[in-house]
Amino acid sequence: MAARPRGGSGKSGRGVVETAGLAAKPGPEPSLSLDRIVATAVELLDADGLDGLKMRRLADRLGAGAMSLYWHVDNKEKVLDLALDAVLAQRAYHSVEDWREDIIRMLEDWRSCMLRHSWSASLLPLRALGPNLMNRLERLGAALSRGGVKDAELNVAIWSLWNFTMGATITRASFTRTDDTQTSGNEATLSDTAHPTLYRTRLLSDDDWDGVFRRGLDFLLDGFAGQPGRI
Amino acid sequence: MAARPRGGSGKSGRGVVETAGLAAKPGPEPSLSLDRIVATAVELLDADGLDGLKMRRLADRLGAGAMSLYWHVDNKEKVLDLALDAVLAQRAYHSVEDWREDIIRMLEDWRSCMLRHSWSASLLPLRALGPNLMNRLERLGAALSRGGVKDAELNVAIWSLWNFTMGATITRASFTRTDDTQTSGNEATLSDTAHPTLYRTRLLSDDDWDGVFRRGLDFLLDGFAGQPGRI
DNA sequence: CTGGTTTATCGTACATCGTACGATAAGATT
DNA sequence: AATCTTATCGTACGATGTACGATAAACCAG
Repeated sequence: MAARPRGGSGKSGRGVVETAGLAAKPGPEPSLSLDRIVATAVELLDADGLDGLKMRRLADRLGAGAMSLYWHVDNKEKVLDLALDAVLAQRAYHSVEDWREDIIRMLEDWRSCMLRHSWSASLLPLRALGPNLMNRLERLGAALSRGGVKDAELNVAIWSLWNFTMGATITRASFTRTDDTQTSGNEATLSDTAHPTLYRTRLLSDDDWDGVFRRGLDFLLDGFAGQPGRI
Repeated sequence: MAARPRGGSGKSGRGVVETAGLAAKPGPEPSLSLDRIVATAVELLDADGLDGLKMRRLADRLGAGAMSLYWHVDNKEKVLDLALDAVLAQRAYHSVEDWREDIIRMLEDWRSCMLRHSWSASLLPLRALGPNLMNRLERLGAALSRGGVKDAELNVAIWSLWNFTMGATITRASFTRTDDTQTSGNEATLSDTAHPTLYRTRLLSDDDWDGVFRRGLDFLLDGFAGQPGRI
């Protein structure tokens, strides 16, 4: 029959296990669960990128048969959706009272969070927005509102920061990848004559990504602050 | 399938074809070429998105055998690289003297150019930078430099605008896609209680993407201009 | 206990896709 | 005529997502 388990991880998932006191290390897999599937999927993605996630491999790693996954998950796409949102679940920053500083920390954490799992950056533009991502957007909007941004301008501000951060993250992750795999000869070749400006500023050689992100973010926030009627 | 340019069955192989006459419309495919391959690949991608591009389908559309493509192209990845860069080849704006207005036109054209081929937005973060893309970056850098941005700040400015534009384009394209295909139930559900701010400003309902992009861009440029020592 | 339903797992099989590996046939060159 | 180069294509193989039951354990009513 069609798998209709649906529903969140209501099942205890972690505990229970029961395994009747068997071995320790290569322990008898404590049975499948959505949480375990997603966690293992993230492991595989971290290890070998997008191509590293195969349903068979995922099942193997879980000590299960390939088709067993499909009782918990509709299809591979869903696994990717869940893995992506799982990455965004971990927040590693604490709020501060200064709204501007708060936003900066928030977005820097967001970015570093995705860069820790470089596959997520290239995946995000392809998938729907998960709940964890929505929560982050809400926090961002709240901080801006707290900072005095009027509702009429709030959407523009939110999207601008989002766009900036996503672009920076994706670009950064993309470069890391091309450095590793050295994709063919399409690699950016900027010549002195064809690209004098880029060549002069050594655009592609400067690797202070964090600094560029931070300073660009400052520019954007300055732009918001510069508008009359807003802090 | 009216077109039977060649590929006749039988061992006699293509009967010379010798299309000396140059037929009119469904003319006998003028033999393969890199340009034709890339152009047709873009057609397929436009029609059915990333999943629409299959090597067999591409060859069929070209009236050729699947493996014939591989004489001109290393592999499918290369086709994607070339298709992506081909999209960026068409510029549809004319420069103006005002550098700020020039940049705005440039980036709006860039964005609309990619949105006309929505697959390109989701593809870009995965591929290396092609020559046409580098040319656009060069023009952007030159305009900024012309506007008085010092070399020391030029990289930050270029990347900031790039990041902002890429993020906006990718996000926009992503939403168009999820609207069409209605990807599962992961669709953003923002509740009054969990996301009061987003709910209040109707973040996901506002569909004035162009306006949001334009106004966000203004903020960013304001940020540049606000710095002392720069225009 | 017995029989039936639900829950969860897995083996087999199939369709699809990228592409490796020659075979083959112009055209060019010797 | 012999040989090399350019270009095309058929066949086949391996990888992959997943449809389709078969199967067993857990649970429950009688």
